[in-house]
Amino acid sequence: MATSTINGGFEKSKQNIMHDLLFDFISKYITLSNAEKENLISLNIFHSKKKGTVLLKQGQHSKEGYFVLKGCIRTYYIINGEEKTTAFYTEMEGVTPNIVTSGEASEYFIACNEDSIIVISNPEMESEIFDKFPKFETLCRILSEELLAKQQIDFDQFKTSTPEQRYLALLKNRPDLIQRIPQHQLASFIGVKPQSLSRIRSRIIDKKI
Amino acid sequence: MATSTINGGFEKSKQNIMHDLLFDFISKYITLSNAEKENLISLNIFHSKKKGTVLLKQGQHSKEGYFVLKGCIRTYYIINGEEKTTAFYTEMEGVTPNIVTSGEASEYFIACNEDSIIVISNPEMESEIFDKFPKFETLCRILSEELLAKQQIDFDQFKTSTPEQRYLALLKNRPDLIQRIPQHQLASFIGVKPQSLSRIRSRIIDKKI
DNA sequence: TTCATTTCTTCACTTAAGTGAACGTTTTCT
DNA sequence: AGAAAACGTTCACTTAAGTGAAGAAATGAA
Repeated sequence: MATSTINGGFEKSKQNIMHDLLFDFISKYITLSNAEKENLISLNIFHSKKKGTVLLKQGQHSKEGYFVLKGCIRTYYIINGEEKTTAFYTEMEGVTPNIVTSGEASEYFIACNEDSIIVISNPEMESEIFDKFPKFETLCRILSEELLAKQQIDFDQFKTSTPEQRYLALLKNRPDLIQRIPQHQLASFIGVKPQSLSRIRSRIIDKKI
Repeated sequence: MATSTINGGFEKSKQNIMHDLLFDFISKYITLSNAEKENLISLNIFHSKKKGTVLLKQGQHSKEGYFVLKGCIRTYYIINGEEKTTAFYTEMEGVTPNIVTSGEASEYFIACNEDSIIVISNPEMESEIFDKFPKFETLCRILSEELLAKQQIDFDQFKTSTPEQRYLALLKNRPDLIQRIPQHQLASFIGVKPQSLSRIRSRIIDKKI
């Protein structure tokens, strides 16, 4: 595979699929000309990463933003040697760590939970794009407003519910996560130990029968 | 008090103090000319509200934003007849409910926890100001970025700590809240019943001795 | 394929939070 | 000032989560 080393490890046809995925997503917010699309592609922002790859380490200052085209990434803290998972990002979701605005070192890790294809951006690219195509700034503003609203709702929902309710909500709203995420990570995400999630699951099954 | 009925219930001298509070706050981000200040004041955005006043009700569609100059407001849900407090906003903090962007009815209540002086804005005012003084849009963008970052950190901290740790963190980071907020609201805020907060407090005292 | 590691579940026991009630204190309202 | 409501703490009891350990199942690497 000659091209595999050139662009993060995936071939031309797969790249095209990824381009379309990204452009379909963007088209929900703004309209791009072919020239603009070409320009985006020319920035080489598409990266293929193996499961387990750590994108950002605690204490690191990297100012990258991550947007998942395919696969799943996860943010987690390590507190007293224990992993605490705080978020999962799957297809068409992304994170821009606070570091970018605050300049502080990252408090958490970001790693690939599956083999993933990710758009990785950095502030230089962004200002380059913003200069050439101001409509990208609009896109970013809208996305960040959406994110803030979603974040608010998630936080309130977390605060106002029990671990069992959180698991049931996940089952209802994000059944894909139940399938693709290891139980112990889901447990941490819901705010309990793996043993407790096991009990929650068996409680739920008991109630259903 | 002749003026008290004209502008939400406080007199000229107090108004001036409030204006200065707001302008001092804004000056941390952008510089305002006297003309701009006059223009802001002329919008009559300063409101004095009594403790207990409900600013936003669950199910309501009001698109107002609230910024606290003095006092304290609080957001809460009522779930199964029970209040669940999710946030407090004190001096120089504010909320813009999601409704503004989403158009959905509010899921929660906002009420004054103390006699408060609040800047209440609405989208019409904002676009008026944005048109006249574009730098206000910069102010809003910066504030919303700051808010998003703060929100993220708060959420992660909540998820990765126990009720007792949350109370200790509050004691360290927001001792003012411990003093001015009723225990049962603090309990709800850290995710436990009032009885449990009572126990947490006595546990902490026991450890200190 | 086989061996090792990780993951998930179960169990017994401990610790902390939920529940319902009682009681004294503070706040609020008239 | 006095009555009523709201508040904070304590108690006994219940329920759920944490802990440490053990074992089965699934996963991954050599």
